[in-house]
Amino acid sequence: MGKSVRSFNAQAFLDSAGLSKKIVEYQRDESIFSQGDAAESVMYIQKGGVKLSVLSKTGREAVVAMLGPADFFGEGCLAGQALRIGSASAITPSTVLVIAKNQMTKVLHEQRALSDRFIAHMVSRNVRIEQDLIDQLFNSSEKRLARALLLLARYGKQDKPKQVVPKISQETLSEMVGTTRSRVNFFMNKFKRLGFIEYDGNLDAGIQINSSLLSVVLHD
Amino acid sequence: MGKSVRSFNAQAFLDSAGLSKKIVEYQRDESIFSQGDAAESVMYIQKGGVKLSVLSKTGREAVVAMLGPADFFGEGCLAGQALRIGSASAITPSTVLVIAKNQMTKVLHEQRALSDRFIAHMVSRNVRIEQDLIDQLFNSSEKRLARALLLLARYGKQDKPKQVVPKISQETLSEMVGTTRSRVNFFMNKFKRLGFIEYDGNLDAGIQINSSLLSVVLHD
DNA sequence: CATGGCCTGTGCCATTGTGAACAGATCCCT
DNA sequence: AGGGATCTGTTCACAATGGCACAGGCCATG
Repeated sequence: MGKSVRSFNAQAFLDSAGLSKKIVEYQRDESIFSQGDAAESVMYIQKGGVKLSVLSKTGREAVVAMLGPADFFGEGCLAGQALRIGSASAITPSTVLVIAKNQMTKVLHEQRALSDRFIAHMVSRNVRIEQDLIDQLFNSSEKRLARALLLLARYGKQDKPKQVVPKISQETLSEMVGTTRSRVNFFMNKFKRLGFIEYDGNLDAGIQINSSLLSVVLHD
Repeated sequence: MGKSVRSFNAQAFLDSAGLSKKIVEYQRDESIFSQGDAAESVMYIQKGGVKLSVLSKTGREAVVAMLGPADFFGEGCLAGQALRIGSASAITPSTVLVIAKNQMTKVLHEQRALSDRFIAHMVSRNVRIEQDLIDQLFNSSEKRLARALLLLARYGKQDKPKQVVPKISQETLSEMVGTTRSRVNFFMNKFKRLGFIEYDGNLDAGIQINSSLLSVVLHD
């Protein structure tokens, strides 16, 4: 999270290491890889946003993470995963650095800075996923939705009295929170009625999150 | 997961690096660190088993992970966590290697093997926690309990037709699964009635898990 | 302009889960 | 032996959630 991390440039390290690097551009909603694909590379987000999701046997979808610039994903292949256990798709136009699995392990040895960056990423993602798990274990879907909205708002911009979540369907929200759309709808209207959030029917303009929404999460 | 990982000896690397290492022995149920403590070191399990849990505001407990030999924990401090966000306690007599935070980062640079091992650990734990999260998002508490039992059985011994879960209270199971004890009890008896598991009132002798329990998890 | 696709708003009911209480069994300690 | 602590077995009323169906608005497309 320090400045050294922020100024890291994975591209430069791959260049200097003389590796076959590959940069791919994705459009909004374009698939990056799908559940079941062969897992042969680690990806690094240079620009944009990426959604990681998983499909259940019954066709339900769950969103496991929303990632942004300087995040890695697809690292499961380093732990012996032959196939991708989930899907990744761009949520905004994105440019992604693709690093072949065997080259990644080599670079992790040769480039201390990339190694550091990668470890930092893994540790903090671990923390984040653990928090998501705890959230599921402890909280009701109402609080989980409130938390998801607050996190999404921070994801957009910082330090504004009233933050805005770009544009996201209730369907996607339900997949992130782990509940149904009708339930999300119910709570969204409740939050709106209580003044915690503001938006109009069409969510294209985004959702305005008021800091008072925090009370939902904090309340016992 | 390969042999190189199995044969890794963190102790040796810390010795050769000339670091102030510390080995601590814990008894069964003894606390290793508590939620809110200052987070200044990473731990490495040499022998035994460790439970990671979190307390909610309301006093409820959730078990986030059960770890064994060659697992790291407490690594959150590497991502800037000043305080422990959960508690760790020994579930069997354990010996734990304590590595100060700043020394850990140094060793990660100097000792390639430890760096490899640590990265492998982080990646596979990430995968595991992600699966726990997905489990929560998709499955009912009945399936989650079945899955938890199957994982615990593998944790004990491998490749036996009938595996045994050491000894664990229904209370702890409910904390792992994220539900209430009465619910766990209900399903345990159901599983017993259907021949998926076997045990007698006193769980001291452990729970025998039959492979047929898998059908619970697999069934739509 | 008509149609279909996609999204939100809403109501309803069966299912699942919670929380709390109480009984019985076992074990430990005095 | 008695008391207390701990754990499982069981029940019950009530709250939370899931699943589903349908209406209405908006929009792109032909």
